[in-house]
Amino acid sequence: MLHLDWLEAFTVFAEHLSFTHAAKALHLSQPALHVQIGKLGAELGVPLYVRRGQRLELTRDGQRVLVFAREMGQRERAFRDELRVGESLQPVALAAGEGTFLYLLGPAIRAFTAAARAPLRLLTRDLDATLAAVRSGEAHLGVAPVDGAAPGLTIDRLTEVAQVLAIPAAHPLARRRSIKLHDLEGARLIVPPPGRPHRAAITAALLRAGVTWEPAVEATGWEPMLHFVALGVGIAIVNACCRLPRGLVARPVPELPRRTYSVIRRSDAALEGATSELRRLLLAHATDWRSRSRKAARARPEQPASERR
Amino acid sequence: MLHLDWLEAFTVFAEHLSFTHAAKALHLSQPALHVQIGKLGAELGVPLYVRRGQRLELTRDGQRVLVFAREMGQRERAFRDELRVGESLQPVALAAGEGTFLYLLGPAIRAFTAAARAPLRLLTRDLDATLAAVRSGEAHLGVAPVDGAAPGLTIDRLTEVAQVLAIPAAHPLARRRSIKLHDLEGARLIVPPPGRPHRAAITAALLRAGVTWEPAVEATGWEPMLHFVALGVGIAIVNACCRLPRGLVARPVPELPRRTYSVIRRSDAALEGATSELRRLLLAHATDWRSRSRKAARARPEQPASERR
DNA sequence: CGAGGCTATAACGTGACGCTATGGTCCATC
DNA sequence: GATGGACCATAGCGTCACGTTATAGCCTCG
Repeated sequence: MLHLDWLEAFTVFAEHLSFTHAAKALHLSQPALHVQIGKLGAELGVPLYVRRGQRLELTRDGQRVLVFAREMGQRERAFRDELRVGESLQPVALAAGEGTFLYLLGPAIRAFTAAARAPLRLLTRDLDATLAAVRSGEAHLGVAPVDGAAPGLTIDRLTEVAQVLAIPAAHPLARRRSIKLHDLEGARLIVPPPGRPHRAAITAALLRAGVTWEPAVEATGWEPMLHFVALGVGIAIVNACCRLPRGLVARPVPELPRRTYSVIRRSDAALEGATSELRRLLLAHATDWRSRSRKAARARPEQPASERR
Repeated sequence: MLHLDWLEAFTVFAEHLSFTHAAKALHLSQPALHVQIGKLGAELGVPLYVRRGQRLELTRDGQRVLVFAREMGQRERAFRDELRVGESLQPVALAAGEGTFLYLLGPAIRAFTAAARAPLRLLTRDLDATLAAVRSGEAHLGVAPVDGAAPGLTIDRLTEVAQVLAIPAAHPLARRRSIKLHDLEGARLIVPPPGRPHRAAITAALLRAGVTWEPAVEATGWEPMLHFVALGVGIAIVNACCRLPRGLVARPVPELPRRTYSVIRRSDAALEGATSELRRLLLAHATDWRSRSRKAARARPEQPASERR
């Protein structure tokens, strides 16, 4: 009674949250898609979406159906591959932030692609979107700095990354081996826009320490932030694992808490072959970045660079 | 393009290997089923069955499709349950021999049904059919005396069971603590029909020892065999774990190799929740039956009896 | 307040699917 | 070796489901 077409249609509908656009993507008329989604909901006996104003959004059940639909679609495609070429060619999707890919996951990703059991699909997302991608089944695995437990997700600790202050080598603070928060009094900082987790962490820590500061530039992502530091616009607090542009130095800021990066996955998802392999490699290649040391940086010189296309 | 109906139809077709009968079971006309199977094969690009004489049999690809079809159907039903009642009510299927259920798996099965996470479906099969049921996805797990590796199957050692001679208490051999093979010279044995593994093992062992014997009755299953021993028709070599009828005694036969019972599962099958739980319980409740001791028998008196309906 | 964009329903045509009927093939039985 | 039976496979036909275009209803923004 259930049609796989309905599930397929529902996944792309859920990605667009629009009948009109999803229908175009499916090369189908909008009414046709509408009735397919309607039949799917009727068959399952639950409403799949609700109208909130002019926007559509998935119901809780709709999100479950989305996970199920993605799973069924992947299983079908994987099986067709197995039938034809003997093994699945379906990509395993890994979601993480851009910086995470650049500085943390290089060796693991290289090892996985070298084994080449299956294509790897990298989804560059911010923290919330990474969690959402894993939860909705868009990504099989995610890597992100999560603390505490997330409902429905299983998290495996990967590594801890200390926070450092990135400054020009000529900057007065560069003479110190270690930075205290009150050293930043009055500093012009390059920070992410309000609402981003890193911005929130910096704001909270400096507020607790009673340090006043001002934003120099708001930039998203470690690379742009460091770029502006190199331009002399200001200084920035970044992950210890970031690769610094020429002329910049990093000094640890021990008062800032280390961020714990973890591999996350859906608790109820079966760990299928290639996904399990990727998770294994991610955990196996984990290296701690408690503090940035030249030795560590020299030991794997092309690690971050290898991720640049 | 793939219809779940086709997969559903294919599973019952594969169980009947007959369009006529499968169509009846599906409340469908024979031609309708025929074209469904035809479309499934055409869509996948592989022939699903071949005619061997008047019998139909699945091709290798057809067997793979059967596994896939069963998996998809189970996943769909499980999801509908999860959507409606919050957790899967789909049964987990366990295949084993009748004697295995009676004497080996009682506590584990009781523990699983007590937890009652999902219904348990017991499939009583002989050795080959147990392996086939697991391989084809009809059963999620199997328990059987397998030695060595089976391709595509993962086996986890469960327990070892010694062989004993079951005889009336008044029998001359009952005065011995232990039986040697040459004690059986000229004996009238109750054995399974030719071709069954137990028959083969007995025949081979006695042949190697140069012992001549004659079959008294051919009976299938430990219970019938012991029944005939109780009737005085002959004596029998049975598993040490068998529960003996009143008036019979068992004496170990050390020269016969112990049989190793294992939990078997498809290597490429994901260990989903309830199946994993059942496997855990099976392994946790494993007890060795190296030799039949009264202490062990008294320690769990209703274990075999609990499995009788 | 009107235009634009989107959802939802209506009306209609085509194609897919199931049914009955029947030919073809293999095997059992005599 | 012939005959009947069981069953697979195909043909022809009718019905229903699905997709299309047309259009009404609704929300939002200029």
